Amino acid sequence: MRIKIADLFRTEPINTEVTVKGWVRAFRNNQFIALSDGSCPQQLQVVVDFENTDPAILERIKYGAAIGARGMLLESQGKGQRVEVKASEITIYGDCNPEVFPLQPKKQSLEFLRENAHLRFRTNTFGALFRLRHALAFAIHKFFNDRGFVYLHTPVITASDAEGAGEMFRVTTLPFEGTPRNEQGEVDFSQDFFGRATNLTVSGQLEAELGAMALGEVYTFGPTFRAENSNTTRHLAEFWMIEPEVAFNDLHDNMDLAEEMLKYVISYALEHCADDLKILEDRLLEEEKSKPQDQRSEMALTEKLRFVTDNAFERLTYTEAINILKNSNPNKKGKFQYSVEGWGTDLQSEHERYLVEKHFKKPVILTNYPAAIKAFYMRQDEPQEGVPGPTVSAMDILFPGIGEIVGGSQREERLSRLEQRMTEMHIPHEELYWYLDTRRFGTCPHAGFGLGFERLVLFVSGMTNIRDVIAFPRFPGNADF
RNA sequence: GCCUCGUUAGCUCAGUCGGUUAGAGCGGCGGACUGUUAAUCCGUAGGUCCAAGGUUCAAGUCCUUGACGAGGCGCCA
Repeated sequence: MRIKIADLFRTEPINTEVTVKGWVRAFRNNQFIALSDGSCPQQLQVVVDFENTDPAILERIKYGAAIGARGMLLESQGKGQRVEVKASEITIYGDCNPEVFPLQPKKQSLEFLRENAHLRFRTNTFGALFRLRHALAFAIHKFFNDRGFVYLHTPVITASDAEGAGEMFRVTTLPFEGTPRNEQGEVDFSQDFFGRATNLTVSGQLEAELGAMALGEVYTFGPTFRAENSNTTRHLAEFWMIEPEVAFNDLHDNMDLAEEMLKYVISYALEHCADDLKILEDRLLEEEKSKPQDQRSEMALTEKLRFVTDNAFERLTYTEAINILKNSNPNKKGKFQYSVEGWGTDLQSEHERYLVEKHFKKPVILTNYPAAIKAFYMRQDEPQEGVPGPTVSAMDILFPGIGEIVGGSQREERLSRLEQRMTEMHIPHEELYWYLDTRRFGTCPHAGFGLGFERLVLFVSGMTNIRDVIAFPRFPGNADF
């Protein structure tokens, strides 16, 4: 019966016989195996009596090989570890030929590991990262479960293409050769699997709203697909999104919920993943050594995370943000690539970064954006003095280094206002009859948001490319593994 | 999609003004050592210089086109 290395370190008393199984991370001095089984970032030192071990076995203890070891757990004679296993028996499960195994017992670049994503789990960095990713996912479920939310599974395949959240991937079983056509020469989707054109979901929000209108508090946590030709360190074609939706919440409740959730899951990671975070913090420190002084982060990773959990997010309206940006030094000196034109246009990412990283130096929640640059379902605000045009009860949470991590709003619950907005934005009413029904039958104020899970992992892990925080990233031109 | 930079040994990279024999560290392999911690020491092998075309007496080096990668921008979570 094998014991996991994490449990062994935690519970197993000295001078007991144990069996451990894992992968060789180093074999030093023909004598010391550093063994990892993925249960924790620490490796177990297995000591081999090389003078009394079959040379044919010794020969096969190579970096990457899968082995088992049985022996006494003893206090370590060496310095680097508290305990070690003195092996009386070594079993080789899987050989690993170092001449062809792509990984090497040395620092490897993230780019190289990305091209070998099937093997990168075996590195310290990605081991830590995927344990952290798991803990964050678990913490999200725990947060919502503890507050009485219902986890709602919204469909991955959807017929609605009216959400306007981005380009969609078509789902079809129609043949490419001899595709059925109607009299107008268009593809005849009535002959397709679902009898109509379908796509992969870009958001579960509209369906989540239906659930919230009866269950009160729901959230989704599932894969989301965007066929945008986005080539950045913050975008994926397939990513995981969390979308809570709460009946009777207004914009402020919504902000409170989002801020509380972010702080909760980050605290959870700090508490439960200290060792893994240490590995990621050290990695980041090492990476930043090669950068010029002024591009290095001011805080170490865990310090930065604590700063986020310990301080209130800055909340301000879009209109206030525009005023700050207009009067900012970089804008006056023409340092922005896009100067701040005035009220009504969307903020460029350099503007968001200035607010978050230079001006406030903490997470920022921007609210009440111009209606013209936001989605149709956001609640229309009453006109306000000093605000030049119509706004909606939207909120975006901006994080340093990541940009937008949350986008949400109070929803437009008034049928006539919603219909009027849909007409203005040329969104067909018939197709979304089921959505409009929520406003016809027992409508109520409600609010929700979308959290990009990989962006959260990116922030908490200190990684810099979103393709490194999901096991098998999908992006334009790449669907490997 | 646009902009910038890059592609040289298994990995990370150097390669001067275009000049004859393309280098280093790590990794691999062989050996030594045997309480190591990225072990150490000695030795050794390893190259379609991304591809195609062009300029030139001569191209890793210059030019053109393409592929791929990284970063930035746009779209957004």
